[in-house]
Amino acid sequence: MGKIRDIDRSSFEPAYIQLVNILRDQIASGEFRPGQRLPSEAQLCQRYQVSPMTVRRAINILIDRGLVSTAQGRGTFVKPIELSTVVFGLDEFTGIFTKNADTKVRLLEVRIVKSDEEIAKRLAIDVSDRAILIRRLILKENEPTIYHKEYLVYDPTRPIVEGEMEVTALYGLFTGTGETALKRGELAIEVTVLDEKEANLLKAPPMLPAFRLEHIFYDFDDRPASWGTFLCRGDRLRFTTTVGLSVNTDEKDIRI
Amino acid sequence: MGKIRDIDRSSFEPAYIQLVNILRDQIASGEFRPGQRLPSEAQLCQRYQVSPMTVRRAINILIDRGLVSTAQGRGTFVKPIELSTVVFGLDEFTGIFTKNADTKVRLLEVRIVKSDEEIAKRLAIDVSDRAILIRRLILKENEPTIYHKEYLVYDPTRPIVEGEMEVTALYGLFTGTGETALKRGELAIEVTVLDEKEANLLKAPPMLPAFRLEHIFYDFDDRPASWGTFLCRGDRLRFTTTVGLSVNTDEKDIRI
DNA sequence: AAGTGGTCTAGACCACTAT
DNA sequence: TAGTGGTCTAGACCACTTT
Repeated sequence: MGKIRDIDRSSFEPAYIQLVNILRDQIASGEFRPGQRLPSEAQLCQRYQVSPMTVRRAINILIDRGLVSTAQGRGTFVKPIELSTVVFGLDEFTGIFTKNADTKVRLLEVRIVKSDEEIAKRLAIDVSDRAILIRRLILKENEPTIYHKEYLVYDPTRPIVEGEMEVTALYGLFTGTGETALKRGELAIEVTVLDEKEANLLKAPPMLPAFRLEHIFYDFDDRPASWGTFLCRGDRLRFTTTVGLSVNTDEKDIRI
Repeated sequence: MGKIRDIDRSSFEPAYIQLVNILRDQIASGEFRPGQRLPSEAQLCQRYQVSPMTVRRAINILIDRGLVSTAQGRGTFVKPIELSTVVFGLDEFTGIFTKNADTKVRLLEVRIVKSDEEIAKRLAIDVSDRAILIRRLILKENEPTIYHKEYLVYDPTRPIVEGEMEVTALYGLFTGTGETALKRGELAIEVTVLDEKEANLLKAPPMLPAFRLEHIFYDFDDRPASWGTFLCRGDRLRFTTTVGLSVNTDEKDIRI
């Protein structure tokens, strides 16, 4: 059935990548079924005329991708698909910012506020300490799609304030080109329905279901720097992913 | 500031893991800031008395984790955090099945139905071909939490039917121990609100926002075998994740 | 004892970038 | 030209599992 492939030493593709793709194809074609053992690493060295380190590297990549698992002294085994390994990216969400240039960020409000109890708690400051409130509307093809509300710690000595004030500051976060003052973030996704005010801003019917993406970002001193939420119309967003051997990779093979 | 660590050759932890943790800590502490260059691989070999392959392996892990990026001929650089790299696991969702043993699956209905247009389309069969409808209610601590509705291709020659009919068949999918006849799956997450019937089943108020997790699973011949949706009360589910250097890993270090 | 995965070495050679 | 990352070798030694 599947024609036997060798590793092409003249290819621009590294040997370990070629080996990953060969093994992946053998799993995808059903030649190696879930639960079955792969040839031992020594056998793969022999068969494909590569060194143990090269085989090992290929196997490690297959482990990373959840296709196989190894057991010392026993062998390498094909894994059945498993829902608990599934991950969803924010591609569909961040794509709104980056894909087309047809995305506009409209600054609705920038204001200094006295923090209430919740703001103080999230930003680890004292109640009635000052914070900066920023409200933005993100438009996709001139249609309001995401409403963003964010509180920033007000501290002139901390550089993040300057950067975040700009309307385009969001862009860096999404593309990884901008903000370097943030060390880490915590994110959560919930479902909600739009209240009247939110629906108004998003030109949507009230009670429309929506995604709520909450975020807290911390600086390198582990102090909260920003707390806020993105509110995204549920009818304009849908997160998708695959588990197991996605059919797309059959053509393109994996990238380095 | 940060005390200088060496690699402990007597440790049970491999050298490359120790090196990953050392570099990770240096990034987390701000010793290496986003945009800055790390010491060259040759320097790291010298400094930590390990071979180039070991350094390379550590760097590759840091790349995987999104902490650094490399540029041939230029060096290795600390990456700023980036929202487009964020991934959400289904841990909070699958945890309902696996965490406690206090989860029950109640089979509401198993019935053979003639497929309508939508079912036929999803399962790649002809309209009015037979399909198996399974409806389940998943209870967490005796509270109905998830409603699952699934259509299976009806084909006695295909083994999946047998396996899926069992009430506990879901368990394997979540833990990766069970079904070996499935090659891949496509998943999507949407928001919705419960209609009256769904609310009734979940003992929830109608119009409650909810997550809708749709799935199609394919067999090794790339034919759809199952199409269905999980409906999960929005007030009982919240997906969380982190970006950048999560504070938890500081204590535990990374696993192998 | 034999076979398996897991780590590690001390180099080699290549491609690319900066100077 | 010198420095950087990237791949690869041909072994070695170890820990573990199976027979």
